[in-house]
Amino acid sequence: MPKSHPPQHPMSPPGGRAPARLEDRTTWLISRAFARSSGLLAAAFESSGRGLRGYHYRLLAALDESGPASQADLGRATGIDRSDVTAALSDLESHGLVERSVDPDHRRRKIVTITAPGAARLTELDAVVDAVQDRLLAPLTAAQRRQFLALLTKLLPADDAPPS
Amino acid sequence: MPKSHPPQHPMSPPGGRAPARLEDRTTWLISRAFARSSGLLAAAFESSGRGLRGYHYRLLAALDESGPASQADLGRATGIDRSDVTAALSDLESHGLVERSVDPDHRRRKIVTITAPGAARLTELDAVVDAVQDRLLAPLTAAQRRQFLALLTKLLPADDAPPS
DNA sequence: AATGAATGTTGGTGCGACCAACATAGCAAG
DNA sequence: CTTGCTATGTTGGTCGCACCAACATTCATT
Repeated sequence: MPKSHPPQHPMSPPGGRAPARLEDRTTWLISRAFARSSGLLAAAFESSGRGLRGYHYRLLAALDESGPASQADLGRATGIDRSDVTAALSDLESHGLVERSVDPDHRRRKIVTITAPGAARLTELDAVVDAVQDRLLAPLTAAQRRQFLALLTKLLPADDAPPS
Repeated sequence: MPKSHPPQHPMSPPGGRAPARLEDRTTWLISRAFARSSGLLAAAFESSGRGLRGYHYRLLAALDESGPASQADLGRATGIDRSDVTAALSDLESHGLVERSVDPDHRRRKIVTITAPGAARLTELDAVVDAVQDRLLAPLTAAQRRQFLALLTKLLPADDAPPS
């Protein structure tokens, strides 16, 4: 396998800025890390998810964590668009993993509840996600994992995204 | 804004494993961080990218960094599938930002070279990406950014995927 | 000479994210 | 009360990214 060309930098930008180095761009690294994470997750869900995908897992996890909620609240909590929440919940409901009931106070609103089979499936998916996570974070020590997690958390300040 | 229901955990999993907490799952956080990064990038490319997208930026950056390369090598360096490399390069070539020439040693292979306009466009896109990156990393201090970068780099071990 | 591997290309699939439009329900202000 | 305004759920569509299958072409190996 020819190593093609050695790194060459014929033009150093005069603006004083460092040249475009892919490896130094955090945006790029995040994309790559997500691609890896997402790829592993997709493969795991494909083989062990029994037809469920990332959206389903997120919704089940949110329901298990915070209890019954409306679809709009679910969407805000998980970062999933309303329309996608609707579609994913229909999948889950058709498999008996969640239940939708009209909110008596707001008849337009629907309260979504996770069922016992839904919680069981969530536990299964948790194992899948944990396995993927272990593979993904394998190069890091435990302390580094904590650091990484802490930094990631700081990156996501707004759960409910105040507009201005 | 009704806080809906307080966190309730009616069933503690008997396996001894902690309950599914979204906020603690690094896979989840990476996904969210990427969603944010990707969303900002997409918006920036939409408004200031002049028709180019992430794939184009990656390819231009790889070409600028390592010099002319074959499409297969480009794909391996950027993590883009061969077929997508072909399509994206066709876009770039039609705009005169790269040039494709047949490798005289391997007539099946094509050597891709970035043009002067291509390098200029890359500089423009660099500014766009930098701006996005600054917004994304705003919550972190300089030291934290370095840490974050170092950890991310460790997460991505195989650039060229040693075959076995 | 035959086999296999690599390359570029075409075409298709799936997931995630996002947007537009709509009907319905509730709320607030006139 | 009636008129907006907002929120909610639903339908339907678009886009970008990642991935796979198949094929013809070219090279390297046996």
